[in-house]
Amino acid sequence: MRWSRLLLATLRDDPQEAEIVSHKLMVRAGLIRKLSGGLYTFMPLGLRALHKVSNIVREEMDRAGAQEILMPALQPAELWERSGRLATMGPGMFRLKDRAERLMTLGPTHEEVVTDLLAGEVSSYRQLPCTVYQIQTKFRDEIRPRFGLMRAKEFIMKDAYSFDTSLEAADASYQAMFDAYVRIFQRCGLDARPVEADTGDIGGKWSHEFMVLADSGEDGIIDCPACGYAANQERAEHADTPANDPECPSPLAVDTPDARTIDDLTALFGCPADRFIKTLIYLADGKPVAALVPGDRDLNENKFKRLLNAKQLVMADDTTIEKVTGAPTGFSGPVGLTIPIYADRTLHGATDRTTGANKADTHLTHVSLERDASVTAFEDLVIVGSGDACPRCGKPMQIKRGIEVGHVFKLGTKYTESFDATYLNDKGQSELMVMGCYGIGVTRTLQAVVEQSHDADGIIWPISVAPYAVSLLLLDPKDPAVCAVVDDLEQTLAARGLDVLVDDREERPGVKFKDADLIGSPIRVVVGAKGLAKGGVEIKLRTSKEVTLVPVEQAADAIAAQATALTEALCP
RNA sequence: CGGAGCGUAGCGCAGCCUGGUAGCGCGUUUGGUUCGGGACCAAAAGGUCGAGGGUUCAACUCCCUCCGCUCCGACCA
Repeated sequence: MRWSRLLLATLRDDPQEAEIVSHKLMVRAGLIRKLSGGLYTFMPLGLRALHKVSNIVREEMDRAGAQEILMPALQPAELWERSGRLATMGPGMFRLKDRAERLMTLGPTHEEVVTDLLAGEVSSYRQLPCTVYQIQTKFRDEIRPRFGLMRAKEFIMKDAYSFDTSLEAADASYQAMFDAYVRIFQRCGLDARPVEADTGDIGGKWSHEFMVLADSGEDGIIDCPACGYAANQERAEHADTPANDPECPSPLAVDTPDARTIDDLTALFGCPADRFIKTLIYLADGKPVAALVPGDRDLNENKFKRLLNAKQLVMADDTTIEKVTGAPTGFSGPVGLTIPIYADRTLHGATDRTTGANKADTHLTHVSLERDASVTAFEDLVIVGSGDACPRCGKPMQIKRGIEVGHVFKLGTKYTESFDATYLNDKGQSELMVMGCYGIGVTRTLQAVVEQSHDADGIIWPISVAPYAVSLLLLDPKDPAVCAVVDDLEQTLAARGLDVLVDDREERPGVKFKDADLIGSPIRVVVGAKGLAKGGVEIKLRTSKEVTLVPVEQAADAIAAQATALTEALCP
């Protein structure tokens, strides 16, 4: 391809719309253009890179035995009523009505459609296992789209769904997808790592997210350097590390007018936040329960909900709190409470703490939790942070940021029950299929590559996803001898299957060098009168400062050899 | 949805407080000088100043309403 014919304009300035480096670079390098918030057009260069990612995904899905299908993005809302997700995912879905006033949705994901499909197609155990996938545009009415392709209203996702005859067989399908994901991200040149994850609204029992470490990531990842345990902060656990507090005298009521928050109390008592116990009153499916966490910690509502096995968990309103504790909000405490009380593990053995007294404007000091209150259970309740003990090995863990590029779930029979997706086993009995689902944010993955691979000058594409493997700079477009070398090289390289972008513009060399760095082709080849006079063309890798001068007749071989080496370095 | 900010040429911005009919840089076009890391000189094209309404002799500027965008928060595969 000749740059002079490409619809490609690079920008010198960072776009005002962009916040993170990958977004800035993708706009500056002419890969994407914004239509409106969370909606982007892929320009020729960006689309080429996107196709490369899609093809890697497709190859690895096929290799793992999954079959490609394509389901409609437009779906009847009725399907979502059957699974109950019209309510739970409700506001996040785009809805519209057809002319018959039938409620439709633009699919944010396809569990419903695919389960309904397979329920009809599969009738015998002989047809199982079966994994299908698609690469398709998804729609989510994001509350706040941001970071370009990272969180968009419309995005491309690869979603796969496995159907099996048993939990064990489903585990094998899950593992096959997990392994395919490892390969996919490796081939994209991404440093992505699997972490244990929460299942969210999709439901199900177990899941892993594939995270690309990046400071701009929207998710917190808890990581244990000692043993390798890694989990999304939403789910991360911590070890039982009982407090080692000394004995203390009996509880003492203290006047604390208007001191409702931990900040108020630390100011009033002049001691650190962890000496207080926060008592949070929740309604779990309508029934009041209390959660106790150290004053400097936050409750992880996901974990609490899972522990209680509750469908719905909300913070109690002021009226309920007053009814349950006998005191206004801000003065709740465990002592004397009759509702179930769950305390975080770190409060095991906690003594001499300060808590609300369940009486207006009053707190209790010298509270020894197990002596003075009846705690139902000590469990893992807090949002885990840096320094907490690893649940596997007990060593301190770290917190990092990550971009979620893939997510694999074991769903069990959650959806097959809703859609009555059964098959006949070898004894002629009807059984529910066991499902798994597996997503990769294709557009997000592309941006994650840029986020992880760039420098001050621009993008550094791994060759596997580069729009063009080679940027061929024609420095003297008016010099017939130079042009002849470029024409020849372009053809030879194309014949060897390499994507070449020839910068044939009437620009000064400096402009071409800058743009070549910006758009980030892994191999840069410079052909100019000066270079030819010195004996050849110059080959340079985007990742290196080193320039190699190669005689014209050996150039194609040398370039192809570099391309092969770069490709092989990415192959698992 | 709550808080904050912004909307002026393709892109990045100034002008607005203190009303007088729009400017800078980049990019684009033409000519010239240049030519190995975003050149210089000269000329030129390009703007319903987000939209609607109001105040005024006069509105980019002041007031009201709406729309869009960005950031923080809540929310989220």
